[in-house]
Amino acid sequence: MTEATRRERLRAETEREIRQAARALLVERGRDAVTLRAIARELGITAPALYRYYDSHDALLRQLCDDICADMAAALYADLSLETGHVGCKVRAVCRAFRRWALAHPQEFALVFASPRDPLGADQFGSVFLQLAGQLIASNLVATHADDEVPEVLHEDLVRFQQVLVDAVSVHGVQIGEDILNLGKIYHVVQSWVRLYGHVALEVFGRFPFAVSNPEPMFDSMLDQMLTDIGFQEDQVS
Amino acid sequence: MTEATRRERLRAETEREIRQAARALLVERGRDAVTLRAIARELGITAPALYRYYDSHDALLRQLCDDICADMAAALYADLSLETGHVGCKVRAVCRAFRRWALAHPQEFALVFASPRDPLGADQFGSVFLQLAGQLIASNLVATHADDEVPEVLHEDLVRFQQVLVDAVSVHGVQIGEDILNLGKIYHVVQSWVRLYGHVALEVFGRFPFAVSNPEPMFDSMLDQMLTDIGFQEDQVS
DNA sequence: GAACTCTTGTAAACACCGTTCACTGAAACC
DNA sequence: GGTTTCAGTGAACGGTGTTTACAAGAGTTC
Repeated sequence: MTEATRRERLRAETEREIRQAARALLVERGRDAVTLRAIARELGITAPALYRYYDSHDALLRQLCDDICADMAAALYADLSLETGHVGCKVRAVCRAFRRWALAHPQEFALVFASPRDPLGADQFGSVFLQLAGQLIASNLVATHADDEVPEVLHEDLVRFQQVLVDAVSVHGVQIGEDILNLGKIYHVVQSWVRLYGHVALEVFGRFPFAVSNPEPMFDSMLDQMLTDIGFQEDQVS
Repeated sequence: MTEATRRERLRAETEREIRQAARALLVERGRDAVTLRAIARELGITAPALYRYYDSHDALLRQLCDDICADMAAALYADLSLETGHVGCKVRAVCRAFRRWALAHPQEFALVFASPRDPLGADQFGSVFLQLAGQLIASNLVATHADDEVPEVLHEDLVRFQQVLVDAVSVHGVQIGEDILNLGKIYHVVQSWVRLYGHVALEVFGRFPFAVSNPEPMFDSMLDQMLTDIGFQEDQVS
């Protein structure tokens, strides 16, 4: 089956172990503990050997980010597949899953979502949200928002995002027309991402303006409001 | 006037220089460049000398955070004092100032607002928002939100925040009754903080789901929505 | 099977880091 | 004037990323 030579297999295995060790260090002792020497120590090799696999410490951290995104996407998809209701229920499920994941993996969340990074970011991870947003928009459950609700200066950017959404959805075999996917809806999806990210980041970083004893109801309440704003009725989301 | 001895004056001056050097390193070369040795090099002294001023590298970073918060609060107050309109205008001004500050100081923003920190955070900085939120709530311009709009599980936390707000405002000599400061209003203030922080952090960290060519109109648009949600009329905020 | 190359690892070294410790010299105090 | 206080030094320890020269095994070629 796999035509990998012995050398290729060993190399792949070592690389897997490197990622695994890096991840464990990040989770257990924070970003600053993800050290080439610490990783090497874990594998029973020396630090310079890692340069056969990664160009630099920074490149290894970038790889770590990608791994985290992929794992999170997998976790969200898993939670999503458990939800068999209509689209509103799925949105709710994936938003809750995102919060749950972030709280369970604060170090990973900080590394991926709160570092003044290069250009991009979303990568693997974004597809979950994009696909869901696409489904959401394609669904008839979404109320129509007028295009002139959104300032005209935003149109150009939203049209670009529109294209991103269409592409993301079409990858999964669903076709949607541009008439359904109007700018008002897209604008509300972006606003929902702002609120979702805002709440989760504030909670993970402990930056609410006061001590919240139990943030979950506050999150759920925000989710209700979000879904209502997007256009779901109350009885479709609970 | 100042009864400081020569030694005390020198010490205070050195401490000022340490903070200044640490800040410059953070701004110009990022968090990881704020090292004891780099700071000492800048001052023309040796690294161990810094231990006469701070217990550890970590303590110095904490001090740096406090300085940043204080500076940001000063910047926000400065922008706020330029705005002579009613409370709605002031809220808008300070929110815009917050975004402007964050974009101009990404490293500082990341350090203060996006690190999995100890318990608290707000400190000096929070008082700007708290005072403004207090004024906002005390103002008659704010529409009334019914208490039963917010889930009952949140009441306990919101009541605590209510007290924080009352205290923050009373420090500035303004007294407000609990009847004006009802839970519905407080809930919307918290939600506004979520959206404000969410947008700014996403912009600073480049985590919008697509490339936004000009995020400012999107921010202003969100601000409009925020102020409307809180209860301002359109003509009171523009 | 011998000679060869390619790959994966090592050891040593360099410059940097936080931190500790014994010390010096000058300022402050009595 | 003698003593104490204290900012600063230099050396050292163990840690870091990274480069370099080198060894030794795996895969390939004849």
